[in-house]
Amino acid sequence: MKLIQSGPKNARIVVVGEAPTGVDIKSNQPLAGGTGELFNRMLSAVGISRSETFITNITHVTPPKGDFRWFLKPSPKLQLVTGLMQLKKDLVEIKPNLVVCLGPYALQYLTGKVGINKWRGSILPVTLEPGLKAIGTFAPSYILKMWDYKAVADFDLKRIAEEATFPEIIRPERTFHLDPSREDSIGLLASLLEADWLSVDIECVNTDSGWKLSCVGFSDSPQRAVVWPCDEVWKVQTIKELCESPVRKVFQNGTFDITVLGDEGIVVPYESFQWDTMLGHHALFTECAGGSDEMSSMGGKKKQAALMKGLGFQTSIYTKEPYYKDDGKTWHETGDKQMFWRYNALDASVTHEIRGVQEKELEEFGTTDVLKHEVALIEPLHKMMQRGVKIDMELRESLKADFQKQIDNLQVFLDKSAGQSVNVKSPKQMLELLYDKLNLPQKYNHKTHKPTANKDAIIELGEKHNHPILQTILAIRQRRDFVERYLDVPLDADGRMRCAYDITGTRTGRLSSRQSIYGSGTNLQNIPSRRPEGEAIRRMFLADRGKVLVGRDYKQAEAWLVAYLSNCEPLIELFNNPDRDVHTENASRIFGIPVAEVKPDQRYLAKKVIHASNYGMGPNRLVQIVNEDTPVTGVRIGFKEASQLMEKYFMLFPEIKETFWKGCERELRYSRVLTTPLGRKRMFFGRWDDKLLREAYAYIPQSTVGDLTNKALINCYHRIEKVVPGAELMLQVHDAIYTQCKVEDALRVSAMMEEAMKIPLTYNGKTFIIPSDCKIGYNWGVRKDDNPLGMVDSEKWRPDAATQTGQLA
DNA sequence: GCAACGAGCGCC
DNA sequence: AAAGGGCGCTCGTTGC
Repeated sequence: MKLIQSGPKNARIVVVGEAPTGVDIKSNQPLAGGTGELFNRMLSAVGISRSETFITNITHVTPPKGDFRWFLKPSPKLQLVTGLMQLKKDLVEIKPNLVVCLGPYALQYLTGKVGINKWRGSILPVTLEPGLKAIGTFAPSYILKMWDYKAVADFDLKRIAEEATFPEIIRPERTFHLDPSREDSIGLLASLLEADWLSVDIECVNTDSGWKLSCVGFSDSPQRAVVWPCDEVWKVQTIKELCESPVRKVFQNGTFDITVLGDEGIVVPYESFQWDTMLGHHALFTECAGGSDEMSSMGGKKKQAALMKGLGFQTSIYTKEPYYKDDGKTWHETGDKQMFWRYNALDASVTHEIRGVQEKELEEFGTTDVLKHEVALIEPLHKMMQRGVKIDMELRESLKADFQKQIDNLQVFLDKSAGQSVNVKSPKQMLELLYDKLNLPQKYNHKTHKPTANKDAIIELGEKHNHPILQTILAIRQRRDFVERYLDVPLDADGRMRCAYDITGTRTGRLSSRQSIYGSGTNLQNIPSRRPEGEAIRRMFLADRGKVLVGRDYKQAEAWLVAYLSNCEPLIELFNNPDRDVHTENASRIFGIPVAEVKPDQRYLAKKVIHASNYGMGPNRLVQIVNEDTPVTGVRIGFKEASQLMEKYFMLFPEIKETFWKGCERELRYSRVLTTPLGRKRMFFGRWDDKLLREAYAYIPQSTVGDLTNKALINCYHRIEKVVPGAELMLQVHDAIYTQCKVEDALRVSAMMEEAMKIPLTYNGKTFIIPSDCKIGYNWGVRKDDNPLGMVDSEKWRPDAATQTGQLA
């Protein structure tokens, strides 16, 4: 058999891939072609040259279709066995300091570990030839397909370069005190109270009556941890004493921990909660926002991102502790409590270790203040999450009944028109109905290029074919969504709706929101409001008795940012002149008419054009966005008009492309990092393409507004909630903050919020403050004839409105 | 019967 | 040629 391998037999590093490709065979070189080039570049980036490594594969034949599984099914093939024997022989001969396993099969056959995502980066003993050590990472061919995996493989390569200098496996040494005796606990408690940093990690189980604490681990150095189970009163007391002490603490996703501890009567002082490794990780790698978190049992429905956020992933890049996260699950099967406590202790000491590494890395990357900002958010957000919002149960029920009745009627009509019963939420049935049965011209999703029956498609179809079924489909879908996603949401026992805000939930620094950790409530950042049909849903969110909701949002915040990021004098001047309306002025310029002659439709269009243009949208998308709302606005445009308007806009304000976009691109090309005016940094790992650029254009304004709102939220908390009796933060919706306060304090609180939100931003040497608008009401809906207690502009609001309607009685 | 995924859609 | 970005939730579908 011909061997496809290369490199000196005295190499320190042996690289093992899975099987040669056709290109490898042809060139008689392992890791040839594009994957090889990529790998060479990654190696040289960490100071290793390919020629000093010995490169080989598990097997030396190419499997059909390049699918390695061919060697395994139905039973291991001879080619695999001989390949492994050859590999063992090569390893004996070379005796390298380190074996690098590229891809899951290389890892599995060399170390016995299954799961490249779990075990990559771990320093492992080689089982194929005992006495050697190995590190696994993603195969370069995989990275070529999934480019964001490169960033993670680069971490592993750094470790590979380091570990290749010596042959020993050096593990972190840690001493654990698991369930110490009462006598030993006295000394341990005393010394833990002296810690410079104390890491805390809880283990708990989800029961019908909420989260139940199982044990808590503490660590005062990476080398030591103590675990007390919660099975005796004195142990819980010890845990309580440590948690409630002023010693500064570090958690891993601690908002969850302090909530569960709080439910057990253990109150962690906020001022002692000074570090969170999940937040530290997020301040270093915002990309982790899309990744999974193995701590949480809910959510995680998204596609697995390469850069994960959980402790398992953090451990793999910040420490040399090998993967251990499966221990936390297997103890359940074995009932081995020692194993469970050891797992808890390891979590605690690893958390401590990670904090130390993060401190240096944050300093180096320049985002120490970003972490401080994120830590400062914990307290106000925790308060909001505990508080929740009161729900009008009667209104909720009647809304549900109303929508259900509408759904039923519309469904009867639809079934009759279609000649069969159809489910509007079944993509399959809808494609059949629209494109097969009704034979309408097929519409395609612009992103996936697949046939679609989504809203845009149906609206487009409706423009040419006036089939009554089309509108009905949309109406049913919308109302089913209202019921399923907003009205059927389980509430907490006290009739309140709570959510869980996630500080690490986005790549931009905006918050994300989802159902609470108890499984009740839902995302409170997407409650309907834009459409008249859905606005009523907001009416069920109430201020508490005797109070009003005071909501303040930044006006055109992202557009302000774009004006300054572009250093566009005419736009800046427009925004800063209170006598001029940006959209009217822009409409006047875009349509080439005097300001006084601008009609509402034109102003509206100008507004949409600005929004679309700022972020690299195309005219087609603008058409969709405008025509989607035609039933409400009466405004409709075509492709040609949209193109002309956008062209005009860019001609009027060339700085958007020339300064803002080009500047982004330059910075990105130079360092792959963009920094916002508020100091948040995002490294862009993706492949260099248009999508990357569009993400980049959106990043700075979106991130700045998110951080600005959160800074304002922190201000509101310290200057209002902690000062004005009865005033409380209620909601955060990206560029808006809602508080509630006593009716008589409403205008005062509104003014205080305005001040709290006046946070100066500086860019290009120009300092500016984005203004905000205020609305006040007894419920979250809009004040209308049929909703007199809804929110209204603060200028129009009078405190006596409620007494007239009896809300305060 | 459950898990994972995609489509679709709500918000900013 | 055409193209915003950022989220989370529900259902239907599919695959194990």
